[in-house]
Amino acid sequence: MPSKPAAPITIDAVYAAPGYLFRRMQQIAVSIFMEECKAFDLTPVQYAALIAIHAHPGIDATRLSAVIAFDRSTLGSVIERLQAKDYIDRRPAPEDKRIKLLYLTRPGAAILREIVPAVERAQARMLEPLKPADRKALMGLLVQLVDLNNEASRVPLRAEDALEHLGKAG
Amino acid sequence: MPSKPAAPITIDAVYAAPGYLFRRMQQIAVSIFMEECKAFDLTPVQYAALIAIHAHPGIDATRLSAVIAFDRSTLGSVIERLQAKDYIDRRPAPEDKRIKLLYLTRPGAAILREIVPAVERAQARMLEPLKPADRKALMGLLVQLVDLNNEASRVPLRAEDALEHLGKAG
DNA sequence: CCTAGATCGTAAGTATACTGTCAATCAATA
DNA sequence: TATTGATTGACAGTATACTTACGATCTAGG
Repeated sequence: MPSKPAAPITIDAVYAAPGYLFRRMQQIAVSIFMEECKAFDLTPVQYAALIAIHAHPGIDATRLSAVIAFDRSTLGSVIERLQAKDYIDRRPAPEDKRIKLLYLTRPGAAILREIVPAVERAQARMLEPLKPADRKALMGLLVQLVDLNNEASRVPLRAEDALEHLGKAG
Repeated sequence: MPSKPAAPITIDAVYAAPGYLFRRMQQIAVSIFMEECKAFDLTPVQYAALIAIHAHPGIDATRLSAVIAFDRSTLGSVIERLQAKDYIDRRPAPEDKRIKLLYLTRPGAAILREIVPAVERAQARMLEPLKPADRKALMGLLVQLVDLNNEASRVPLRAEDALEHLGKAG
């Protein structure tokens, strides 16, 4: 079998490349999120962090990064900003002086309740151009692919591992 | 019809959200790209910029940003880095003193030829966990979605508009 | 009990992504 | 032609994403 000919160096090859499409789609998703949620002064990352803290009060930053698959270093500044906005509270853990436990404040819980409908609108808008059946198909394939590629990312999702020690589910 | 009940605030809802999946997939894609291309000291963005300059020698930064749908402000520093590595050349346009025209240098053209196989491996790896038919389906849906959502992004792709004045095709 | 290795938070450094703003320049028009 | 308006590239500021490193702390082994 003859070796495959070298791919031509064209922009169209870039446009059709998975990596390019994922990047583009992410840009679009963030843009739509920010548009729908501009009244709330919360970024997608900050939103996910709030959700996770809401679901797991008293989680620490390292475990939080595993639960939402965010880079640990980045998360430090995300937490700082959420704290500056008074949406979360950071308390030292009595049994481990290294750890700081994260909790939603009352305003944090409130903004979360308020922003949810806007986030839902944003999520819907991202897929809106597709036919309903195609939306389902795309999401199904993406869930599969992200899961199967989990270990390939620098910050794999480790929800279960991270939560083992918290002694609570989902 | 009763109004839809408020969505529960759970992490699983985040995991299934399009925005989260797009973000995750992008992280994975960049990670795989960097791994396959680590010998070349080129990021995905820098690679795309080189390809575009290769395809359109003498393009300026603003048009380049439209051709690859990158933010123009960001592109400034990308260009600086490519220039620092001696992969591109920036020359003032004689007929317009505001514009600086971009060209690949000889080393830039060389690295481009060399990196292409690694990039192809990276692109293939991103989809590898899926069955071939599913890869096709996913790419087809993504191409559609990115195209239909083009205007939703802050930096829409404007390949044709941008190239009109260059007097050459893609 | 005390050291070796792991873990937690933090910080510095690089790269992308976007928001503004600004001066220089060009183009179109009054 | 002289002013207006648009465009180009540059810069400042914020936010994410990742790397490496480092001190403080905890835990396990000897």
